[in-house]
Amino acid sequence: MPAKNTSMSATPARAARPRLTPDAIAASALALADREGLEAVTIRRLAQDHQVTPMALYRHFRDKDALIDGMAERLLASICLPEAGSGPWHARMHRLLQAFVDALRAHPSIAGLVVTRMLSSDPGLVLAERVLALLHTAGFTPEQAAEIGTYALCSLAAWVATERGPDLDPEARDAALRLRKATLNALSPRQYPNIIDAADTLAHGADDRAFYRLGIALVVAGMRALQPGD
Amino acid sequence: MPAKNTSMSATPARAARPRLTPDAIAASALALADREGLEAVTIRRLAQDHQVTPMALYRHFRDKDALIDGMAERLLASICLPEAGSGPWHARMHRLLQAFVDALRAHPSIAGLVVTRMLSSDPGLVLAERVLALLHTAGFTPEQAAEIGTYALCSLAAWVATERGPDLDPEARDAALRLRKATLNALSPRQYPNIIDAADTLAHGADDRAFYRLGIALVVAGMRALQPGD
DNA sequence: ACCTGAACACCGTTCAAGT
DNA sequence: ACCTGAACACCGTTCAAGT
Repeated sequence: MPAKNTSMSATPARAARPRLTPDAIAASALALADREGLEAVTIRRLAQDHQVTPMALYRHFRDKDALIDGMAERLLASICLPEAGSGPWHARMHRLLQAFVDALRAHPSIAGLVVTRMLSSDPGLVLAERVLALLHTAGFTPEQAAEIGTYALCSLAAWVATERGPDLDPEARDAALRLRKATLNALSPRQYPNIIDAADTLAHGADDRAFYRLGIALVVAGMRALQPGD
Repeated sequence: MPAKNTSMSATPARAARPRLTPDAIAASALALADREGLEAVTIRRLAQDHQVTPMALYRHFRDKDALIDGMAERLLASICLPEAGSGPWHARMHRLLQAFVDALRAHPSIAGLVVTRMLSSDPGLVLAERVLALLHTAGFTPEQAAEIGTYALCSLAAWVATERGPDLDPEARDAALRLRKATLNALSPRQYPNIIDAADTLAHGADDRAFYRLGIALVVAGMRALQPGD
């Protein structure tokens, strides 16, 4: 039996099973969540995508929780941290938070994962350290910086998680958006005048980055307002 | 066969199966989540608690998602909204957000549910309307009010969700807290000086309400800072 | 109207082997 | 070291009945 491999050359099958590594698994899990939502991320499904038995994944992750942690870590690692730069602390803070939000927005269906995992991975710690350092130079105590900094990061992550997930085709996306608008507009104008006035915005149609400017601006403005007198 | 009921009187069994209603199911689901965490909330488990077959619950909820929505709605309904009251808008906003946080803090393991469900139930809409109304009197446009208001609510909910869930006995709770502190303190002081300085606060030991004052204060201060010149 | 019972197609995970 | 195969104890949900 001379042919011991179905691939054309003697090199081990490449495209078919390009290595099984924690990073590759987490990456495909992330891509799967982007395509079909977090609930589609399944040990068995992932194994199938890698043409491997479900149990094979357990060599690389203790359990599914560890896999989820890995996804969050990968997401945090994708943040393109800006150079320290110059300028006032709040300008640097704004750029830092902007980078954070930009990275999360690329994967809205798993953005919520980082809310409770900010301090349990290296890239998360690096980001938190930078935020705390800026708050330190602003004059906050370590305790204040800890609360304000983690609040800022958690809140922005939650804000991004608010975005609609995959929804496959853009047609269904539009339909859902219209439905949400119509539902809000159908409310009693007597009881909910302000909601109706803002229905279009509340329905979350715009997902351009201008939309997120206000969230970041709010947080940074709050920090400046609470800044101890220097 | 004269005895057609195992209960003593002719009245239908009371304590044994005190009626099966959507509200009762959602309430027990919420209690279960408080005791054992959200992942313990299961159609089958809930049915068992109500001494009923799993399928019986489907008469009252279309599917599990609807049940989860019901839990979120119940949580929002438990908010004890303050009287409109007097004083500047930001003071009233502070009281409103405080009431919101107080209600969520009673059920930290499901607080995260409201992040994406703020506008899909009546009590959520009532709260949002009040927030928008205050922002309207502050001079914000409906669009600004919508973004700022939903951001404030989502971010505070996410912040509460950061708290540890059930953990059963307080001993395990303490152990987990100590472990988190130790882990942070074991980081490189060269790389993470600010994290180490704030390790105790970051580990989330205090869950008194003073802890949440800062989050609310930050949001309200941010709103005031962004308030259009009046 | 409200609940049951059996069944289906999935889960995460264990254990004992294989190479 | 890395993967397989069969099995276990769970899931949510369907369908067809029961009363």
